Amino acid sequence: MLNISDFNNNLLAWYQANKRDLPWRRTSDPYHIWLSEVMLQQTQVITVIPYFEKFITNYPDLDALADADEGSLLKDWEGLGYYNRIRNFHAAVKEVQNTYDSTVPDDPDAFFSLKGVGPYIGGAVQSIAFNNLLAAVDGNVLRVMARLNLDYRDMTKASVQKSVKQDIEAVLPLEAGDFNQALMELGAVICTPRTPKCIMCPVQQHCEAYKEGQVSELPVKKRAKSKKEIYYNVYFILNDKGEIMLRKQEGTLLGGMYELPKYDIDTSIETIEEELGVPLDHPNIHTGSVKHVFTHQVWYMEGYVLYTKGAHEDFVPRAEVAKLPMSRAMQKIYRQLEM
DNA sequence: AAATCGTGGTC
DNA sequence: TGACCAAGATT
Repeated sequence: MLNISDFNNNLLAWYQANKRDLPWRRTSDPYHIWLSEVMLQQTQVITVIPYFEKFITNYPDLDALADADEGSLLKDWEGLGYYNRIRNFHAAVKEVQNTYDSTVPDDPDAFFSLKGVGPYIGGAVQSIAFNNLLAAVDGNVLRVMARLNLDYRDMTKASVQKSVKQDIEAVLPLEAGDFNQALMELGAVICTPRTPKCIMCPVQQHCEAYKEGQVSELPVKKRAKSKKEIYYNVYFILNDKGEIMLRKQEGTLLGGMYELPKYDIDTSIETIEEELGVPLDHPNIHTGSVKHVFTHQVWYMEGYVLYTKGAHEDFVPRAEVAKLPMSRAMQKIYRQLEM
C-alpha cells in the first residue's frame, strides 16, 4: 500500500457511500451482531437474511435464546447447514447468561473463550459491537489482501491467515468496525473472485496485482479434495398406527437432526431387523432415488417402504414429522413418501 | 496441519 | 456437469 491513511480514507468513504441496508446493520445490540456473524459463517448474505429475521423475532434477546430448547433452535436453523453452529452458539449464550450476567463481554479474551468464537467472529463482533481494535479476516478480506499486496501464499493455510490478520491490525484505524466491514464489502461487491470490477475500485491505485496484471491469478488456494461417494438405502418403516420410524442423528455430520433409518446398500433386511429389534415386511416398494452433495461427501439414496407390527421407541406420528428438524438431504427423500 | 462440517448458486 | 464459492470453527 502506498499510503495507509490515503487507503483507509478512500475505502471508508466508498463504504459509507455504498452501504447496503442489511438487517444486522440496523442494530447495535451485540447479541444480534454476534448472531448474524454466526449465521454468516460460510453462508451468503442473501441466504442469511430470512433466518436472521426469524431468530430475532423468536429469540429477541440473549436470555430468550439461552432459555430456548435445542430442538426448537435446530428447527428454526433447519436448511441453513453447519448445524453445530447453533448448538455452539446456544452453549456460548448460556455461558454469557451464567457468567457475564447476560451481557456479551466487551473484552476480546473473555469473548474468544466462548464456544464457536474463532479468529473471524471474535474480531468481527468485538470491532463492530464494541469498536475494539481487532481485524475480521474472512474469505473476502483474504482475497482483497492477496491482490493488494501481490501475495502468492496459499490463503487456505491457517498460518498465512494469521499473518494477514496481523498485517491488517498494524494499520487498523480507530473506526475498526467500519473498516472491517468496508474491507469485506469491497471483496463482496468489487474485488470478486471472478471478473472483479477493478474500474470501480476505490483503492485501485494501491493494488499491486492490478499494477502487474495479476488480479485474476490471485488469491492462490490449494484445490479441494474430491468427495467421497456413499450409497444408502433409506427406509420408510411404517406401523399400523399411522406412525413412521424417525431417529435423531448422532455424530458430527447432521448431529441433532432427525433421519429415516439408513443403511449401507449391502446391509440385509435381516441385519436391520436384528439391529432394530422389530420384524420387517418388505413389499419391495421403491419410492425413488436422491443425490445429495455435501462439502466432502455425496450421498446416493434409494428409498424403500417397509411395514412392521413390532414396537419401537422411535416411532413418530406422521403428522408430527414436520415439527422435527430434518436436514435437506433427508427432506429430499422424505418428500417421496407424500407423492 | 489437514480433515470435517451443509446448502444453494454460478459458470 | 463438476468445481468453486459464501462475513469459518473445531478437532
